[in-house]
Amino acid sequence: MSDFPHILDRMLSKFERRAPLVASDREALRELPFRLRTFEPHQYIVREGDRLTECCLLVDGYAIRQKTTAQGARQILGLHIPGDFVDLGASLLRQADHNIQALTRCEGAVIAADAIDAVHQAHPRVAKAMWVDTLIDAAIFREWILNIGRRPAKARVAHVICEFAKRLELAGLANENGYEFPMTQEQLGDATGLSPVHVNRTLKILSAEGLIERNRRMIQIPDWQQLRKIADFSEMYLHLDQMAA
Amino acid sequence: MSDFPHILDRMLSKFERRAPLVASDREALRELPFRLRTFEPHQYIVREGDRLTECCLLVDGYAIRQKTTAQGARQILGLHIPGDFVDLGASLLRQADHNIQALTRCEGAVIAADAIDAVHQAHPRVAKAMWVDTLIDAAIFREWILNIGRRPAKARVAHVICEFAKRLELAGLANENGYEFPMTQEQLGDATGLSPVHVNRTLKILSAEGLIERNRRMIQIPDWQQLRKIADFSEMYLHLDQMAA
DNA sequence: CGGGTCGTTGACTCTCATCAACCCTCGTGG
DNA sequence: CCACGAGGGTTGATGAGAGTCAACGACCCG
Repeated sequence: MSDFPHILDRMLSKFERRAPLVASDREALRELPFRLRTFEPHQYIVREGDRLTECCLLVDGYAIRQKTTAQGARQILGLHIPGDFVDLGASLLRQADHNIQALTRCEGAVIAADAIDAVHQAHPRVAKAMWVDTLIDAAIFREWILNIGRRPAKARVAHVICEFAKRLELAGLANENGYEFPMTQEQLGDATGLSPVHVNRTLKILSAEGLIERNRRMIQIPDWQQLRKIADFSEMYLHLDQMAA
Repeated sequence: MSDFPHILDRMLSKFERRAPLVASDREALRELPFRLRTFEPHQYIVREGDRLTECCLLVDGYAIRQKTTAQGARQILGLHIPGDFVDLGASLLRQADHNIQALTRCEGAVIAADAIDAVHQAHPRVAKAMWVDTLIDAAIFREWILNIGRRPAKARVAHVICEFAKRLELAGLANENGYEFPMTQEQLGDATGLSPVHVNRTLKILSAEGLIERNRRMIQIPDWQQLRKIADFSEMYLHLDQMAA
């Protein structure tokens, strides 16, 4: 029943957008036992092959999912922002099939998988909201496959900028001056399947065409409609208005 | 309690591999009301933007998930074989964010989303098995991102051949003479992010090196270990031994 | 002041796309 | 029984987009 802002509130408000919850659901989520843990940039939150018994909820900072080929080429599979559960399915899969890594210094609330399981049992609406959450994650993966497989470099880069902007905005983390884009060009390359130098050239083109404005790690989007068009970005895959029937 | 082979049995045996079920769970799944529907090659099973009220379980034949850019380039996002639920999350997402299309002529059992929802309520173990199923789907999407983003053409093509072989074998659909590979070279290109002619040349190389043997739409793998190595294929992401705790 | 990380730029290379032609196979219909 | 057309596979020639290599510059932090 506590009214003061709670460290898990961002997660709560995200789930509220996924499925209708009632007071007792909210309460159960707020009462989940957790311990806070800080991760330094590049630190692994989960490593491929790990046995998973805990989930990590990103409270602050940014993280990526990542996987490498035997030859050592790295591919970033997705981005996570505060409020995201970074391995919700953890409890159900025997071992992690990819790495999760801190992008910036970040703060995570570590929750025992069993505790989450218990909430599932007692609160079917919460289970549904989490289920929807992972369905949306999967939809994002699909869009990334399309992005990397079939779009030219300019659109690819623009697309991840658009997605990131939209998700931040939705989470209330973007301001009108643009937003912090925490990736290096090398990482952006790993996210788009491009080389770092080609990312550099592509960003320059986007800047030159007035589609983005860069200033260190800040990024601004002067003309959203235009960028969106170049990126072939349609937010439908984010299922923003999602609310289970 | 029926003992005769049931049309939904393939799905059942797949779920058994996902989470432990008890007799009443199995019964509930077998008693799901469905109607059979035949889809011709290229026919859409689900179209991007569709409102979803039913799920389709593939009983026979092959299907793909697919999405296109505004410029019309197509990307195949995943393959489905008999026993796969093709849109299990349907009931929970407002609208489809991609297309599902019959690859060969195929037979689907169409089940009302509400009926599945009801089974969820009454059979938490089934809900868990389905949840695991979609988590594994997501793991496959992630591997595809890596495949398309970071592997050279030869490995890319080899990788989808490996995945397909492994999944067919697991479902008991491959025989020692190899298996039916139902995609045209153009479709294989759409699955790997390559052009059809480059797929053709790549397949020729794989053949020349003795890694695969082709004969019309049949394919054989004389040396699995070797192909697996070229493909950088590690079946971990398929979570074959998966069995929820 | 020095070292490290990241960004920038140019020169060169290579993988893969594109375009175009031709082939084969199979099903259809006259 | 043959003509035809369509879909798919094969091949060569050419070119574009992106990768690689290498050097240098900018900035941050200790």
